[in-house]
Amino acid sequence: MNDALEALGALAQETRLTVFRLLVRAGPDGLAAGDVAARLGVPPATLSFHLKELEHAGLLRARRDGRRIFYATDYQGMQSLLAFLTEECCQDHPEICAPAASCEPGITTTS
Amino acid sequence: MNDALEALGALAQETRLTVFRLLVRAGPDGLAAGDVAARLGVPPATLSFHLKELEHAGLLRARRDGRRIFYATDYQGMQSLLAFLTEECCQDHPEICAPAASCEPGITTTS
DNA sequence: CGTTTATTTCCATAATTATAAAAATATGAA
DNA sequence: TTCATATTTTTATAATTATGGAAATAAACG
Repeated sequence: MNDALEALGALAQETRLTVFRLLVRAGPDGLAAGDVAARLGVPPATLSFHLKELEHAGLLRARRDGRRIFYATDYQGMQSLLAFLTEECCQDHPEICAPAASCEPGITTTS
Repeated sequence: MNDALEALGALAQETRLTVFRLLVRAGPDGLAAGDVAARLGVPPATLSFHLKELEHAGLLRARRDGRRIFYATDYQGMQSLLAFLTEECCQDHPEICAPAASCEPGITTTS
């Protein structure tokens, strides 16, 4: 519960949600903090604050490479949150929450 | 994006997350505001504030029955949020986010 | 009408969270 | 060591959000 609250709180902020989605798209290698700051036009100090928030919430992982620090999605943390939000729903009404949470082709227009 | 931010913000609060999960478990008929207040031991004024917050975020629906007002999960709103959180993930790495978000038996110990 | 019950709005206060400038830290290179 | 780059911590201020008492609204019933 507390983990979910932290994760939801971390995502419930425009800059952080944008950062998170950017890093989800960037894939497992992530992006350097400076790159993220530049892309989003957020001051370094502000971005650092938000990155820490996401990291502390278990949604991002940091890894140093030389003098840069790369942030990448913590897919396991992301999974935990999604599972928490869906588990109670499924127990009684599988048909209600299944479509939204599933990863089938056709949800995103890829095919 | 704005819808997702509102929904995440609504869920990122202990009382509201508890209320939401209670109502998810309660099913489509939901519960009267007073019942929720009594079960959680939250003052009516405080609960009303939180119920409104969840309703505005598109996560709950209100319906009057006599002098009581029943609040129930808005499964469509819930679905939208889950879809938003998972769609970008799936595009490149289906194997990464699929398991957490799916609704297979075995995630909740029901069988 | 007045009364009871259910819920909401109003309001002031308290608590939390965001922002970004400035100083500090860490790394790599000369 | 000194310099330049990358990021973080500190700090103060600003903005947002939570809380719950009291008054207001809404509905059912006599």
